[in-house]
Amino acid sequence: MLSKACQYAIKSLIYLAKHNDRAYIPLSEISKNINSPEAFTSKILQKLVSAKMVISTKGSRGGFQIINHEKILLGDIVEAIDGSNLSEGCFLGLPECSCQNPCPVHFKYVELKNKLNTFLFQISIDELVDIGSMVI
Amino acid sequence: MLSKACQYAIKSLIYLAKHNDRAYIPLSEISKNINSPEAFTSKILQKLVSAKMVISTKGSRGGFQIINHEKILLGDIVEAIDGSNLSEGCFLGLPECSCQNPCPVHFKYVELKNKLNTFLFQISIDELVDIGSMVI
DNA sequence: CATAAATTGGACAATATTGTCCAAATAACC
DNA sequence: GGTTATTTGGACAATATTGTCCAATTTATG
Ligand code: FES
Ligand code: FES
Repeated sequence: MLSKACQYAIKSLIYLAKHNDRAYIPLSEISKNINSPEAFTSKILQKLVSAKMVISTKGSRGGFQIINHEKILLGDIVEAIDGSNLSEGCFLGLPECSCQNPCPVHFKYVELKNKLNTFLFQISIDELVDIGSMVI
Repeated sequence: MLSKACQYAIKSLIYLAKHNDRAYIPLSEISKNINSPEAFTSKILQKLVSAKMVISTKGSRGGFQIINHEKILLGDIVEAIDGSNLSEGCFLGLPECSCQNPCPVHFKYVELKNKLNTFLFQISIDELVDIGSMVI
């Protein structure tokens, strides 16, 4: 359902939120703890930096730090990484998804879309820090 | 959300169901009407044949014919084409999705999964033949 | 100032998905 | 029986996603 890149992004952000008391956290620690390929995770963190969800500093004692935990929603992360929204567009791939020119599944799909949107855009990272584990 | 392959598969089946009165329908007609690449659609129809959702005959006047419209559910098609279920597995990619070892989004995600499953496994192809259009 | 620890960015590699081409087999029809 | 219309299956090509490697840059610290 989600791309790997998004999965790593969300896991990274949850990890950063969990450890937000300690200053900058290096990539090596993040990827070790969320069990992700380090170099690939690096690229993803760069995107999160340009999306202003994370700040970074180079050099010794450098690393990443999450900013505005409360405001980062799952859907924002997906958009920042994949460039699209997951609930966007027609289920069957028509160029437009609208009630004026619906595809055969349209009216059933819009209901599901609503649920998906509340899932994506009502859950913030800071709600997730105290629940569950992220490693194998 | 859905792979292109699945989208073409569903569109093909809807088209076949719409024209089930006329005997075999050739690939060329299907892909013209659902606006899909012909050779790629051919591979997809082969999978639908081996999944026994469609029968085919070669040669002049040959083509494809849908069987058991009523029984073909969207989720069955996705499984036949992609080999997996779209609602399967952990949202964050953990190897198991379970309430015993939940990831941070698990309990919110299972609710969405239920909605997705009813969407996928309560809609059959023959419910869709009279609704909407499938072309650009 | 030298060294160590870190991000950044570019180039590359591997894999998966999407898509094309073509020869072979088959069936209908004249 | 030859021709035409079709599926089938294999090999291939293009693109997207995932992943790796490495040099350059930056910062802290002794
Ligand atoms: S038009 Fe296809 S889902 Fe809305
Ligand atoms: S364990 Fe992650 S969604 Fe269930």
